[in-house]
Amino acid sequence: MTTRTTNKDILELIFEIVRMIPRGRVTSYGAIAASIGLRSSARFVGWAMHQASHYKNVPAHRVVNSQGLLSGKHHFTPPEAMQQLLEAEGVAVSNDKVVNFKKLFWDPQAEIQL
DNA sequence: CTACTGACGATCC
DNA sequence: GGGATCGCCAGTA
Repeated sequence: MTTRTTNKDILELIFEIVRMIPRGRVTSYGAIAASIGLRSSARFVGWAMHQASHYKNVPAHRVVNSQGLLSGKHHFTPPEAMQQLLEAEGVAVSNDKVVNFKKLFWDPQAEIQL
């Protein structure tokens, strides 16, 4: 491993944050990345979410991109599951996009403050 | 070690 | 507003 295994800590931290997302709320990859100090490495969060599928109790469906688009829905099974889950929590989704995403946006930095 | 890819983001045009 | 490019970090070939 050329990684020195710091990634695992960050990965768990990301999962912890995702689990903290309240029902009926959503957040973005970049917001999570920023909250863990990576700031501009939203891709890393996307990669982490991919690993999240391998984990349990990680509501990745509450994580969308900065546009509020369900960018990861294609990775769900079935892809429509993401929208179904969001709507079931009270998050309106239209055209694969979160309605009022700006209002429903949950900022990890403001809520965590460990 | 280099190159490409990926659930992204911001910037440039 | 939309397409294209770079940057970001880690993983895989």
